[in-house]
Amino acid sequence: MNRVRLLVFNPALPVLDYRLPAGMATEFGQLVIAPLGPRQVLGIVWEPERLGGVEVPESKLRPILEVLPAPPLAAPLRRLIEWCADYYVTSLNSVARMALGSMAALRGGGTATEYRLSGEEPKRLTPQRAAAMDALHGEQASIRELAAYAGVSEGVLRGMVGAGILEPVTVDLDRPYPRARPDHSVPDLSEAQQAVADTFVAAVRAQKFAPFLLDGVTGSGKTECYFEAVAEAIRLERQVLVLLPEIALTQNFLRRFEARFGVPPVLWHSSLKQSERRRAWRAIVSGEAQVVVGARSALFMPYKALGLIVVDEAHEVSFKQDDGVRYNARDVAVIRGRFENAPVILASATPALESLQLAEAGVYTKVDLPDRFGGATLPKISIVDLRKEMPERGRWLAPRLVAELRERLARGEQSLLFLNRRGYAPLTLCRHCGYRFQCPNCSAWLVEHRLSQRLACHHCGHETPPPEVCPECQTPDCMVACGPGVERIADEVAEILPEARVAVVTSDTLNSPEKIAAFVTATEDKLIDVIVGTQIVTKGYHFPDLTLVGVVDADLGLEGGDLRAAERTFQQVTQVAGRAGRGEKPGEVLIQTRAPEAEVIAALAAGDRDAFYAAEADARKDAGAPPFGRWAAIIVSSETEAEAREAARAVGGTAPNLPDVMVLGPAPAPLSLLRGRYRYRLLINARRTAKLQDVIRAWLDPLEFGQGVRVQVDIDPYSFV
DNA sequence: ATTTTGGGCACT
DNA sequence: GTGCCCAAAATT
Repeated sequence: MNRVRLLVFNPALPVLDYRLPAGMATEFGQLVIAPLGPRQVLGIVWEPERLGGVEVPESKLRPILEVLPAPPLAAPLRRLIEWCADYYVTSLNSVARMALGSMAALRGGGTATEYRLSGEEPKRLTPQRAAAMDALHGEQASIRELAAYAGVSEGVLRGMVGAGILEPVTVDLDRPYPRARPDHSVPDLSEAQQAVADTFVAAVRAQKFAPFLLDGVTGSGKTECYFEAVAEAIRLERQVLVLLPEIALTQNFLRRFEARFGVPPVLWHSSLKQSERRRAWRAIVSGEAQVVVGARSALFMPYKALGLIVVDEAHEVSFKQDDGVRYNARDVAVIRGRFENAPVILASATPALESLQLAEAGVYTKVDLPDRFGGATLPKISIVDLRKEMPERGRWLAPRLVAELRERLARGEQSLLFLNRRGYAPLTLCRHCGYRFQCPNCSAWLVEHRLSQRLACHHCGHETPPPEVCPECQTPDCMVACGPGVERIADEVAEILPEARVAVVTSDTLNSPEKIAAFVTATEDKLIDVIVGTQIVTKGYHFPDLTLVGVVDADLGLEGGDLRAAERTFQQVTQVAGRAGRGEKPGEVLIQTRAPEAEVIAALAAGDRDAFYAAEADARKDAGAPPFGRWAAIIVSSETEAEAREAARAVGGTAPNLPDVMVLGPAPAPLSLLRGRYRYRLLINARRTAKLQDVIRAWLDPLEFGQGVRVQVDIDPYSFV
């Protein structure tokens, strides 16, 4: 009897055994379709002994229906999935699902019909057609995707096809990607860069697991160094994965990649269109994709022959996924490298303390690039104490910063103001009754966005047009903005320097590759004098005439539910400061703060990185925080407040009592209402000696919860929210 | 997750 | 007995 054990993709289902009919062959990792009741499910053939589960009598076994014509998930990926499920205290099913990426990709081959604007002028131009034509410039996709993108119904687009405004294009779903050329344009590296590049190239050749921490100041040319390792992997026909923290960063990266290798890499991120996703997935599986550049989710793809993993801006918080499986792509990348026998490069100008500590302990090999490339010097940093140098009433920029801005404008140089707050103002209230505009789904204020004429929740996406009258007291025209957002700072600059050309740069305004490209070109062509931006502008950009960076509120990051608030402030300010003085002209940075005595701010002012890390290490040691101790969070949520509270209390009631584990809570989570769910949270602080995951599993497994209750475990949480 | 089963209960 | 609703069990 040929019995196979399946891992199916539904977390509610247990391990299922099936019979392999005569004449059908599988191996471990193969994707198969199996019957389940009246339905069919997708499963992965797995090593039975690794899944556990009970032997079901042979008479109950039904036959596998079909083996999908895709290569099996290789053993290293299966081991990675097991590792993640174990480490992050979650089900194998939910981790395995991330490796799938694209259901549609499983059925191979074929062509699809996509549509694009034909350029023909419509005889009848309805408002819907006009809107569609406006939105669909340069787009090509299926009718369904175009309809969703343009915000019109599919019927409108079909009508446009009939009228010849949209033309069909037949695309080969698996058409090959152009081949990257490792020697397309080999750069001149500095001596220091060459040494680093040689180290990486040797590691790629060795085809062994080797984790590196590439530590180099902003502008030191880290990318060029690891590109040499990428080139070597291409020569050896091994695949490369480059992880970037946000898709917004890829534009600049793609330009550099294309300049170096002659072609763009294969992209993988959540907003790929269905056909692109399928094409990329198949190229990744077949080994045809030489270099994949992607967000977190690219980490679980079934590469055929992975030979190098690069995590760029490895310190970035966004590598920590905060919904679904709460994994940290930076850490999982290292584990994947271990299973795949591939080197892993973590690149950063401001590494996480955890990474530095692992390097010090000899787990990672630390590789340094101490100087800026091409003789550019690091900018001069000074502090503006907002308690002494106060901005005018109702303003947010101190006189000294205003004076510097004015001087840059007079000299024809560019300035960047950094404030990590989207919109016009973080809180809006009624001047008459004090009513505060709050999100109906979250315990968060609605943020006024004047550019888009909306009140928006930054947590769930809820949006309303600003009301004419106060919802509470009916007073018309009563809204007062409290506090600054980037839009408000841009207004202030426009008032102070009316002749300056100001650009607001946030994820709202830079939400497509075209807009990013347009912004970069406009800045390079000196059509912009002052950039006001959120963290989206802190990385990746290189503007030679940008000589002033103003940090509008350095204390902002220190508030709120961030476990690593000080470190993140240090990283953000260092990164944004690194935008100044990248050309021949020296840069200057002004940091506005109300707490100049704080260790972070003092270290930033002194340009003393080591002092900051030393102080932060001491503070973490005292708090038992990573890397000296470990945190975990348990989040209990429900759509009803009482149910969430009761369930959380039940969890707290059976908390383990162990010498090396401390449990705090339950308490309402800082965002106690998020996307319509009430949330309670318990925090666990454990010594490094504790078997944290085992303790949590033993604690939670026996507990039973009602239908609407969700219990999530967050190992190594980043945010306390 | 989805489907099937079965118990409790009102109604005929 | 029948229909209906909802909770519990089964799905391999």
